Amino acid sequence: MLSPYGLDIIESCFTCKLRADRLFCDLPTGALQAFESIKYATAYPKGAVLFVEGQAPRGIYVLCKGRVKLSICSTDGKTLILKVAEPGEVLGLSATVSGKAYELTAETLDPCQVNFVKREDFLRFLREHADACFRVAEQLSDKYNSACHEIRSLGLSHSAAEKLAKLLLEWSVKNGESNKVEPRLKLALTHEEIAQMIGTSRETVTRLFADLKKRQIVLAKGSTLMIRNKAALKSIASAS
Amino acid sequence: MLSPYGLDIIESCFTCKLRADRLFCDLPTGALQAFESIKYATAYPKGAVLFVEGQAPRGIYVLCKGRVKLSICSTDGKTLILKVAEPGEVLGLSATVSGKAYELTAETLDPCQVNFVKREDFLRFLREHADACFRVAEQLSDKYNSACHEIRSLGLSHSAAEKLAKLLLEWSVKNGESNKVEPRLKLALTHEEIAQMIGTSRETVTRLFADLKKRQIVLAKGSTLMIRNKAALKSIASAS
DNA sequence: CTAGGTGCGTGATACGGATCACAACCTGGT
DNA sequence: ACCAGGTTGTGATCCGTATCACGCACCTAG
Repeated sequence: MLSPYGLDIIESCFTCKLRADRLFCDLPTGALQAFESIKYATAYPKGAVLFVEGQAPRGIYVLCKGRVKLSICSTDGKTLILKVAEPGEVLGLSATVSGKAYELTAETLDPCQVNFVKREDFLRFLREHADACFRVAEQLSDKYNSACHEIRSLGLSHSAAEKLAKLLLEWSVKNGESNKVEPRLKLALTHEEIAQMIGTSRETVTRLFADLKKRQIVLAKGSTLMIRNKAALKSIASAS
Repeated sequence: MLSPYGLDIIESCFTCKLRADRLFCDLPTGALQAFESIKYATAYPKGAVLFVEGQAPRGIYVLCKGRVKLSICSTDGKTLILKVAEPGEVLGLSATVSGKAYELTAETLDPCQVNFVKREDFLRFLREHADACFRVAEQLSDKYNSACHEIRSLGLSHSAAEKLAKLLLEWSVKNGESNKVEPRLKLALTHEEIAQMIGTSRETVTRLFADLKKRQIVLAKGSTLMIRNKAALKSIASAS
């Protein structure tokens, strides 16, 4: 089989092993069959741009493999990373449903496999498959939820330290290490990108990490970070 | 007819004159009939709290009359106002769909009429009425969209002045005065509340207004504000 | 007509973090 | 082995704005 960018393409959703844990993908057979017939399985290299904020919506991108960076950016080039999407997420969904422009920019961080569906096809699909439509509502609720989290973090934090601590704790949860005494996590992003996630400058992130290390709260080994004092980190995260 | 809090209750959605311009309310007859049978028409005084962030979702609140303040607040009491909902909006929708806690707090700013629907009833209704389900997806897309705007404003602005200018311009658009040379708008909120909308302090808002007045960019007459120099305001709003 | 509440105006001060400017890295390519 | 380009570490400086602390105008209730 052709395998561009070193990816094993998942040709059919029916044989996809990951389908069961994915909110949108786990559709009843009828709907899935219809979905199969309108989707285009595509692959992108690292650094590819799926869509840019402001563009008219072409359709949805269901992420099957790889990570995608979702960001918004201001006229003067400042960037804010909203989140890094994981497989199973549907990108460009709200724009496709509402018909308004994409509200953010999606850029691959790894080689990615993506199922693309054209807007008209997708809307028709939704009208014909009520169960899929409900899944879409669930997905959108999820997105709204995480947007609210982002707003809370951006708007209600007093310091950059607080936001960084929150981010590290979130990551440790996502890694399934949160219940361990000393959770570890891989730092897959640069300081610059972390800065863009919490809306601060690169230098500040570097300084904050230096401070956390000095205070023995975290410990870095290459690109893995060990949280040595979870309690202290939590107290920074919810500082008054 | 009983009319609590000085409201004229709209008893039936069928006779509601405003239905046509409302994204969610304008349902086909069948769905609307079903909706009528599960909704409770209720009224609230000014200052009432419909739901609080963190609560398990009881159901949705369709706002028929009055304004509702949507906010999130931190443990130490700091508040961020996300938006002021207008009639036609469905509140608590994403939490009700996803089953997660309400992500924000809804408090009436005026006496309000609200149609409440219990979660189980609403979910059943969605399953049985695909067209309504699609409307829900549209509503959620809208909410997501405005959340993204909020994130952009909070995360990518460099100064409080920029955020205030953006807010004033938005308000002038919503008032339908945006194309006039000197748009007017009613300041229905206190400086404190405006501060909470743009994530700054009350004093800063006061100072910013003073500055705008001194520079002849706006002019206040009681609680109405005239924008005398729209261009200048726009340049502040998109300052580098 | 007062008293107390609520929103507004304004000064002085302090601090966090942006920004600029380099130096010290590390990593992959030739 | 070496150089280039991206990443990280650190100091000095400066600006925006939070915060505290007032006084003042207005409104409503007693």
